[in-house]
Amino acid sequence: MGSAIPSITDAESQVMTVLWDQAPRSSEEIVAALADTGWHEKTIRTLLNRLLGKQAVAADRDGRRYLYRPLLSREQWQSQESRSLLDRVFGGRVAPLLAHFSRHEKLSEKDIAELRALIDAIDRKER
Amino acid sequence: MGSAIPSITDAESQVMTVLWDQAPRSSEEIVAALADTGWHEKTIRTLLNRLLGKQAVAADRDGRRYLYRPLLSREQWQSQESRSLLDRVFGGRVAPLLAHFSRHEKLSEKDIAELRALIDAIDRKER
DNA sequence: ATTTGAAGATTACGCTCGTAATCCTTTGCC
DNA sequence: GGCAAAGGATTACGAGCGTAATCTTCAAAT
Repeated sequence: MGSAIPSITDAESQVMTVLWDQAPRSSEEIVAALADTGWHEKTIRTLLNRLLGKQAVAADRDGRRYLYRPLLSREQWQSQESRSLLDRVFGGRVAPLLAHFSRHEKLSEKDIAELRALIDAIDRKER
Repeated sequence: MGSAIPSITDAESQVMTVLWDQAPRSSEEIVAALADTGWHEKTIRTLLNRLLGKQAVAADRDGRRYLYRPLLSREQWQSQESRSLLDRVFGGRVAPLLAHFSRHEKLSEKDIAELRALIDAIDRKER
């Protein structure tokens, strides 16, 4: 039985983002990096502990403190969240999702060019 | 002050789906349509009441019972959820989302053709 | 008129989440 | 060697959620 992919909450994901940007980091550094959230230091420590419990991060002792690093990767997390949206909201199919964006999101020309390039790349890769 | 867009939970969205497929419907019909969930009838009634409280559905009296119909549209809900994913997980940009799918989801040729058609359509509309 | 039964309304209950406060421990300082 | 401070661990607490059970009401049947 391996480790199931931990599902993390919104607040937790903001802590993960700090570690995805750079790791390992001490809690003090993490707190500093999250100054703009207005969260209390205690709050952030709680979130770190919950992430430890979920095995989304690991803590390595460094003298009297810990250095934290992510176990769950940003890619894994993006996958989970994307798949969840796809399944819950769009019946598991990608095209309706993009169709939705095409109707309701403003896509820049750059976006469109990027999408087209992506599709070409996918197409080439697939065959 | 208009009505803010109600945010509904996962379980609630399954009830909404029944009404999006067809409305208006009595609670009895809704319960029947959700038989595959294994939910107790009481559970479904609770969800209906919560949706009423959130003004995501309306109930019109019909004799001794109510007929329910959606106030929140499926499109509105899909918009909310998509935007939420985009902002929370992909920094608000569409291309990284599709890039993600290109790497991690298996897209069929049909998918790809569909996407290409969509992009062409978007492109034509945009300019 | 009394009972019963269906539909809806109210209340419940344990869990997770956001948001901390409090408690404990280890270590440097005087 | 005793004490304060930093860091971590434990506990808290209300709101929302999944999941119902209980209570109320009104109409239909007897």
